[in-house]
Amino acid sequence: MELLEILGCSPPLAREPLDAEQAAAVARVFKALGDPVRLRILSIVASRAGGEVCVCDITGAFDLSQPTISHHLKVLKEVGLLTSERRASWVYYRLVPETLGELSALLTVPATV
Amino acid sequence: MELLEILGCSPPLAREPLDAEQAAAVARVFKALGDPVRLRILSIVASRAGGEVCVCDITGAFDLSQPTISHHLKVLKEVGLLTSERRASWVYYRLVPETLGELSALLTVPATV
DNA sequence: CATCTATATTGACATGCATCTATACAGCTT
DNA sequence: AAGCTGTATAGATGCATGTCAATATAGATG
Repeated sequence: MELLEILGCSPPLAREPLDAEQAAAVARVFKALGDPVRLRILSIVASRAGGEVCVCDITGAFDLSQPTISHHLKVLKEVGLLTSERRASWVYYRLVPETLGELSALLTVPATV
Repeated sequence: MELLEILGCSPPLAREPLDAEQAAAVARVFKALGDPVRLRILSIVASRAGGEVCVCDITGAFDLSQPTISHHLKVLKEVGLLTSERRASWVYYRLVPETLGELSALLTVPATV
């Protein structure tokens, strides 16, 4: 079962308890978000007007080695938060808004009426 | 600055890049969510009708030692996702819906019109 | 083809973390 | 007060992970 499917099938946390499989799948994504560098990378990509960001733009924003940034991009890609596309010498990363949306829905808490 | 304040002040990821301080604060919370056991604990508490759950109810739901559960509860409490209250011999945990709500808002992605 | 740039992979290292056992603490009950 | 139950803390251990330097790969260009 694909990760996005599991995310999509997982009820909001406040609706019913997650089973072990759902929890494992969701935790993978949150773990990816649980690093300040990855969060900043994600926000850089997510907020970029054109929708895509060249790796070189990201590397320049941090005081970290290029392999480290590359590693974080890989993690974000593996959990389905980003996709990448190579064009000529450059690789461009894009947000996968569906994944972020599923997570947001998962955390949605019912209005306390 | 309190964590919930930082969460509240942090723009949605898709609006503008997080600065280092915001990212660090937000990452702490996501890191807490990045463990399957903690996610399940959180969903058990969040979905409980009365709003509060006794530790003994949680411990029984896992095949883990009592100290391990206690550790996870502490982590969830430290990042502001849960609060606890002792009454007689038992300790009851409650969700802090504001924290979950802030996270949800943070991940909200604008509708792709 | 040789070389240069952009990005990814590998391997090493230090730190972090999930888990356990053993123990401490808090509050009840007798 | 003594003992019992529920929960937390301390300390130990093995594994995961963030980082780097070194190297590999992909594509462009001279």
